[in-house]
Amino acid sequence: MTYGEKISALGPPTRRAIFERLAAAPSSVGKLAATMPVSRPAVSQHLKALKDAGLVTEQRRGAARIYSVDPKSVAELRDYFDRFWDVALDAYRRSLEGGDA
Amino acid sequence: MTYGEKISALGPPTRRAIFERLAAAPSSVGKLAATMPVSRPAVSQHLKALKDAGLVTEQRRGAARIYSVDPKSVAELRDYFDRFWDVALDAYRRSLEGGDA
DNA sequence: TCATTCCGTAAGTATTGACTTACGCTTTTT
DNA sequence: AAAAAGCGTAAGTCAATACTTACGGAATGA
Repeated sequence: MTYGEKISALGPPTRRAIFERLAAAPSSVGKLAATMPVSRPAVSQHLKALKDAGLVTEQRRGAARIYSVDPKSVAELRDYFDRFWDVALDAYRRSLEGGDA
Repeated sequence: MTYGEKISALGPPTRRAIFERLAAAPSSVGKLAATMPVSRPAVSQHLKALKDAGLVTEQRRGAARIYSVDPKSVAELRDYFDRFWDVALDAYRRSLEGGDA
């Protein structure tokens, strides 16, 4: 639920690929797994991790489960790096002014 | 060097803590390690990973090595999630309009 | 009801990787 | 030149985790 857990959850490349694909369009687990180089259970496990981190949501449609990315969670990450950029830039400027050279 | 490698590099919590600390102010390896619950070599290894990902830069000052975060790399991540947010929001709106319900 | 679709979970394996201690190199200091 | 400071790397260990196959449970269709 914290931004840290979200970033950690996006570490594994396969998981990030799943997340990026869901950002383009929601999908069922089966359709999603069919386009990926890993098994369907592996995709399920990654989806659970993404859901636990608050990055995706799930809604049942019949027997299928449709996963979608939660735009709010992406906004949270965007804002985090936004603030982070300010801090880093300040530190960078101070270092140029010979903070303690 | 890609944004993916940067996100992956920020996955491990200890590494992310190191990165956040460097964003506030550049530091030598020893000073940095003194404030962290892991050994100095561990910090060195994380710094290597951050450097390989293009997130931090290194400059020698005498026998010490000062590490700083590269503001440009943070801007890259910010921009990535910025674009990502647009995409996710579009998909979310389409899904509300009953894209294929 | 029986078969089918769709999916999560359990269990097991193998790889990754986060950490440790030990060591050696480079730079400064005396 | 010798000692000290500062740090990277090698080597080894142990836990985390990214996969696999096998199984079972819920929802649809005949």
